[in-house]
Amino acid sequence: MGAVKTKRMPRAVREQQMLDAAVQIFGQRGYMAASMDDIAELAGVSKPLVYLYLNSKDDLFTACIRREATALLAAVRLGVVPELPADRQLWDGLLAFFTHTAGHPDAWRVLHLHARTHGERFAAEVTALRAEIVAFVTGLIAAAARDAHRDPDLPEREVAGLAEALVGAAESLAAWANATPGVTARQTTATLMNFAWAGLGSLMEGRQWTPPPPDQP
Amino acid sequence: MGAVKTKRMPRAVREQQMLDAAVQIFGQRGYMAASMDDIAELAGVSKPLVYLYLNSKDDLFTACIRREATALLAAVRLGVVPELPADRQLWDGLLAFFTHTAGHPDAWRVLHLHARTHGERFAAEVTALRAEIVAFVTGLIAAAARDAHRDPDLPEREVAGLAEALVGAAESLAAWANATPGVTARQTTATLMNFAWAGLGSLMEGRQWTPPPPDQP
Amino acid sequence: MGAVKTKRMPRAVREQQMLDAAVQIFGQRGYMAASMDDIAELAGVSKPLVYLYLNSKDDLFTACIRREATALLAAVRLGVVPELPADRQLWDGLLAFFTHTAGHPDAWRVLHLHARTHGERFAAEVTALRAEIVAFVTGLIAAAARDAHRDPDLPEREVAGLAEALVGAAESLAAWANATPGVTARQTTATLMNFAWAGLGSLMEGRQWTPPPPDQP
Amino acid sequence: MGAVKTKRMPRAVREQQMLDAAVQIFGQRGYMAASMDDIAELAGVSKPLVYLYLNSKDDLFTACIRREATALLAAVRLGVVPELPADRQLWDGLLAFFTHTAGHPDAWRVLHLHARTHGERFAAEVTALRAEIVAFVTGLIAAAARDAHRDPDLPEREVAGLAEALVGAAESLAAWANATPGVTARQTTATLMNFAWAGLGSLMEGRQWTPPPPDQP
DNA sequence: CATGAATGAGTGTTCATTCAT
DNA sequence: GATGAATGAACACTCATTCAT
Repeated sequence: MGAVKTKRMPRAVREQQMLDAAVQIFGQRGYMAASMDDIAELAGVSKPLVYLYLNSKDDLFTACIRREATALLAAVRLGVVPELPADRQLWDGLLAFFTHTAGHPDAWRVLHLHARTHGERFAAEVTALRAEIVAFVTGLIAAAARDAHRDPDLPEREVAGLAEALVGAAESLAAWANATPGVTARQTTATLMNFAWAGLGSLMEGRQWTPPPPDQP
Repeated sequence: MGAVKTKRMPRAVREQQMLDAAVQIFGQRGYMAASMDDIAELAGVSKPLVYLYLNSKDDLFTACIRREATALLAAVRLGVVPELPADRQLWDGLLAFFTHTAGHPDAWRVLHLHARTHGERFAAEVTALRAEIVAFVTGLIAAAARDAHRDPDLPEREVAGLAEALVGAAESLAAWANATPGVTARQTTATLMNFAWAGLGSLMEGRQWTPPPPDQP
Repeated sequence: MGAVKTKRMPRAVREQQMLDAAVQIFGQRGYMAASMDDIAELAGVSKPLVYLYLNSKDDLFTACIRREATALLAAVRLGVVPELPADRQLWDGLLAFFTHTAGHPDAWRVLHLHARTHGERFAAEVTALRAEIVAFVTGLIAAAARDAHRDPDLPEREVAGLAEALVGAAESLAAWANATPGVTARQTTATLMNFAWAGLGSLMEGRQWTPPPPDQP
Repeated sequence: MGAVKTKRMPRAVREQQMLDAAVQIFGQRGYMAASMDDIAELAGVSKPLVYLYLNSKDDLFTACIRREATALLAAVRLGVVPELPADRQLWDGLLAFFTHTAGHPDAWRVLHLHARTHGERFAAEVTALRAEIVAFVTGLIAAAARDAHRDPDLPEREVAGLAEALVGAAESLAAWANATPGVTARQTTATLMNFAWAGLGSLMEGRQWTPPPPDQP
């Protein structure tokens, strides 16, 4: 399945081939278990060339993360139309998200699983991506609250927690959907939308669940 | 900072020390990046002893997973009283879950992050744990639906998806809470309860979010 | 198949059990591949006891060699009656030899294969055994020559070479017979006796064979 | 004493250097006692290069056996002229054999001692070599019998036993000659030829030897 | 531009050997 | 007398990385 061995390609193209191979191997085996030999072979180039272009395993992994994070973010942004209502924006964003992760499972494994597992340097790259998505969702929740003329001072911390939970659920569902054959991105999106929106909506009509008091020893 | 070097301990005790060290190192570095040398050193024993008692890195990792999965499940079961109403059971279960993961962050990383990343053999161990939790949550959702005299035939597939989303959200929140200083287990539980319960509750009063039709090209 | 675990046996008996186990393991696996753990387990004792009685792997191996060399030599001596004619003595000696090696294949492997393969110290033990056997055979050949009133001054060096060849053939045949099912000691003895005594040349009417001159460059 | 450290040699050359070193170390120490570190050092290369070219200790040993078996067989074949009479062929073959084993004592130890001691996989390689030599000798014995117009139906089994004994004697003598200083290949050949062709019985006027009846208990 | 040749440093694993009880 | 507990030292093998060409 490796790239056809063609000679004399421009550097930019060769680099993309290497990144393609690297994402595939990293995604399937993880950072440590992936070997530069295998990546070079899959990319159809010699190992020294990989080092010439990408410097080190570390840098190669970073480049993978950056490329895939950028691509995922772009896909989500492209799917959303800011003029539409908040709920529609959320739907479109989630659909774009699940569609992209379903189309690039190795990339998603790199971002979701492996990048967070090997040192702060890599985790930080992903954290940035995640922060942007959480911010986007946070904005939508706040907007929705405003639209509903409800509780305009919903505490920030609470909103952050809700956004976090929503994004977390989305991430988990993406992995689950990739591992479960026969689940479409639309289905996954619908499940999460129902779960999230109905929940948030009822929140804004004032019904709320009251925790029991802590145990008194 | 490893265990104080005490000599001549009975096997059972030494084994627990080794597992403690292994969970810590595996949790922080991942399976591949963890070295048996480091684990042995942290446990305060020589490497051959680790092999004598735990056989191999593979078996050691499996033993970690099993011990921590069992402990987590026990903690959740201990926190729940089956006679109480479904919502209270869910609260108690989540609180026990977040309390345990907050108290054993490395163990949680092993189960949530690393065990799923290195071969089916390990993943299967965690899948069993997860399946039990999802089943528990699924039961609660169904029970709640019954209690509300609502929609007693809520489609199974839908319930499974919801449970999956809820558990996914919980897992993600556990990792997030561990990485975010100053968040208590109670707060995390409250956030997720609000998110989940209000959402599910409004579902059961029939309000539902309707997806837009697919794009027509 | 290990010895039954009986407690409190006199030292001499325990030692023999250990040597039995050691000969079996050494014979089947060779010196280096044999592990003290396996020997101790097969002997039904704890490892420290093996060290207490036999000191080291080296010494244990030496003890095996000595015991088996002594036993083999004793068997051959017991089979021979010095008053009988030389050819009958040779027959009886060979028969005793092949009978013993067939009955103790592991011991024979230790002596023939493994002892010569691991350092001069061990090889020397076997060389002593072999020297005794070669001397015995040399004596028989000389005696036979005398009995036949033939060539009484057959050069010593020549006799030594012949004895060496005969013993070498016997050693090889012992290994071959052990590895070939259905061959009895009597058959092996007969083959070698015919070969040695009659010779191939007798097939050709007793003509002696004369070597060609060396190549003249 | 190792090869002079020359850098950047073509692969084929390096491989031969490694095999040279491996034969030497394996021959002197045996398979298990030989360490890849020592072989690499003697070959004047780093250990990873040995693995890159020869894959594993197992494969390295196999490669040694194959190379040396092929070389020994080639030497014997080169020494024999099929048009000459059978006895002359045997002489030439034995001389070539002893000359080669004397010139490559480590190789002979690998083939004769170590290859037969470590697992069927290795033993099989040598068995093939041996089978070819035994077949060659068997053919010569049969041819000699035919030439002499004698006993043309000498039973096959008997011929096989004789050939086995002859080859066994040759193998043992090769080891003995290598361990005994001052013995030339010609002398060894002459001894064995006399032994085999004339036989000890010719000393005694061609009398055939008759085995005594088994003991009656 | 591209690569065959080469390695330092580390991995998991095993084994002969010894105490303390 | 006998053993469970423990280890120093080594081994086969791998990998990220770099020159010389």
